[in-house]
Amino acid sequence: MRKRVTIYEVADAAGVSVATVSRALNGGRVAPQTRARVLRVAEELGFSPSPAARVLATGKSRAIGVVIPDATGPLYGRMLRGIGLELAQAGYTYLVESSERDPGREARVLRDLSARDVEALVLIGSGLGSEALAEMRRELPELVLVEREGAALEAPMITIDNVAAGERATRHLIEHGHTRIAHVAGPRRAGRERLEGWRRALATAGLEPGPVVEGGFTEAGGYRAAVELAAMGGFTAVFVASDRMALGAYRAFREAGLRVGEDVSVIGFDGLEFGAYLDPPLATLRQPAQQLGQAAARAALAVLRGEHPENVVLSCEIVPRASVRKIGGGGL
Amino acid sequence: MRKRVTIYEVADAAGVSVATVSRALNGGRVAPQTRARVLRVAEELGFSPSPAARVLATGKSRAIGVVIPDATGPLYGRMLRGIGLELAQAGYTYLVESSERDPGREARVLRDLSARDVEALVLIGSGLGSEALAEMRRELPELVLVEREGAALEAPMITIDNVAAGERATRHLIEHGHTRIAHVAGPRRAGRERLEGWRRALATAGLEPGPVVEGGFTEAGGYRAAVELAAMGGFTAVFVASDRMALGAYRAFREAGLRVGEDVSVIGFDGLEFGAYLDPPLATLRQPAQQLGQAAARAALAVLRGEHPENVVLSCEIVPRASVRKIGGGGL
DNA sequence: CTCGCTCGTGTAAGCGCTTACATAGTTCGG
DNA sequence: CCGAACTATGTAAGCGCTTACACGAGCGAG
Repeated sequence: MRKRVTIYEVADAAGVSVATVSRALNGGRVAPQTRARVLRVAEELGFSPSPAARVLATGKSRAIGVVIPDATGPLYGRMLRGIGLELAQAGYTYLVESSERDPGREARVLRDLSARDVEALVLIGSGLGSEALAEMRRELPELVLVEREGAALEAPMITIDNVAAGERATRHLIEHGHTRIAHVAGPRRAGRERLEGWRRALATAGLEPGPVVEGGFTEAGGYRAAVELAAMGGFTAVFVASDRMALGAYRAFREAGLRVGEDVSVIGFDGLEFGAYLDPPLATLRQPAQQLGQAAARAALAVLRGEHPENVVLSCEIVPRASVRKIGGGGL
Repeated sequence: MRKRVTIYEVADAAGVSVATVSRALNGGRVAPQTRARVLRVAEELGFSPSPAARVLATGKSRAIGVVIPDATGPLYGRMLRGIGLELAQAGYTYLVESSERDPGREARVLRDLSARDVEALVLIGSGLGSEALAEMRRELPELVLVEREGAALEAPMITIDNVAAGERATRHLIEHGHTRIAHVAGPRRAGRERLEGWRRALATAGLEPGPVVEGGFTEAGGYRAAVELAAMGGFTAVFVASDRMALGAYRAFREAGLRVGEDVSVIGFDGLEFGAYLDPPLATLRQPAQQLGQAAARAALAVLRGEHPENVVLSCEIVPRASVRKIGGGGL
């Protein structure tokens, strides 16, 4: 913190009182010429108001806290971008913390953030139990839930339609003639819902559900799951609940002597950039991450205005690619 | 912001003055029993000090600002983790902003962050010109530079030894019998230094430099660069300055009918997780991202203590994988 | 014993803003 | 031409902390 130029110096230089400077700066009632003069002087002096003083005086920090599960995920980066964009328009900023997918740490991070003067908290893909959250609820500021459950928390929820997207992904495989379709599932809400979508698509098409293995949303988990699947056989296509797991599955299938896109069709989920460069390019469902972030920010701002914004459900766009091929018969 | 419990209420409840409460909380001179009582009462009341008031009173925010080039990069996520870890130990926190690799936006972000009461600013991989930065220097708080140039800025610099790492990568290829080695280069300081390392390794081995094409550190850029290289021919191995570009190169080579690890050896840079799952697994140099972050945070704290920390140069670890193969002769 | 310390605590003055309230100057209907 | 109703601005009281300074009590040295 360099030497601060305070509102007093601006007031002196402009020949008015600090109250007038404050009003000129914040859109209060001031004579147009006075405002112009104050603004010019402030500019000349390089005045920039002390956020701390402002927070103290107004009781509002114009900042919200965001908790993400993992600082290294590109999806979260995009959500943050969306949040930042939306918030900036309202003159708000945000503080991020990562829970590292550790519920204990998440609770700490929540407390920490709310002790830091944030007006609202956006929880993204949080893994904290709803009971635990409910319990902390009253010591926390306003909440907005992104991609996490919490119907009982009476906080706006922003989600993507995982069920529909899972169904869409599976239908894509079905449309390509596959009838024996496996699933590499993910954990938590998102994983369960995508699984449900897979189930529904199969049911709708009158197909028997194929094998399901859990992969924890990581490359390593996807690899292990696909190794297992490959050993079991009985499918010609697989819906993998995340692109990262799909990457692991690619390797597992390769090692099992199965050519993705030939012997086995694969569709992932998320729409991460690397998918387009794989061999074969990975079909996937693109998550509207940035829009999710924007919607979350909008909801947070609405809550702060005292409104009760509706829940938002966004849908994913399918990205067809060569990893899914029309089946000619055959299979495993 | 829920109803605040202030220091006054704690003072009342504990039967002491606010000064005593403040001292008890911050390690001032207080009788041990008084301190114990104050702490207990504060705990009972759920007191948590207002950071705004504290900042206003002390003039120090215990927060530093961090500017990253891109919110979606896993490497930056790791650096932030390192920064957070180190800072937490000193009771500091940090605010992040992403410049989106836009110098204009970077300048805005810097101003914005410094207007937000940060005591220091850590610039990671910043693309802002040194002159521009020097010009803003005086309106900014203390600076720490990570992976960016700025020798003239008299700010501690934390970098990885790109030259050595580039040399190591190239030597790895040479050790596998390659003599005609191309390079897909990256932009900015990091790109130039890795290129320099490549050059040196070749010079040391008495080899002619192969073709060099710039790829902008993205998958798409790496793809384009490799398409170009494949058309030119004249090499059996290529050092690609980033894993993401290497991914693009994989596809380009594939499309050109070249098998990576057979017809052409590839070594990347960064050590991103996905590399292990590619076909063939991508040899690379692992960046000590988290350590970089920790070192940066340590440097920032040191500067705030009025010290003049030395520059830190970290080195990368080589990760040998199947994308680099012993050459049997042949080549293109 | 008394003087001068040290210790523990309290008093009060800010830190840089915002804003309710007061005041002086204008404007205008009747 | 007077008072009501504005308008533009100033005065001052906080917001919740920290901290310099003051003060009384207890204590060892002379």
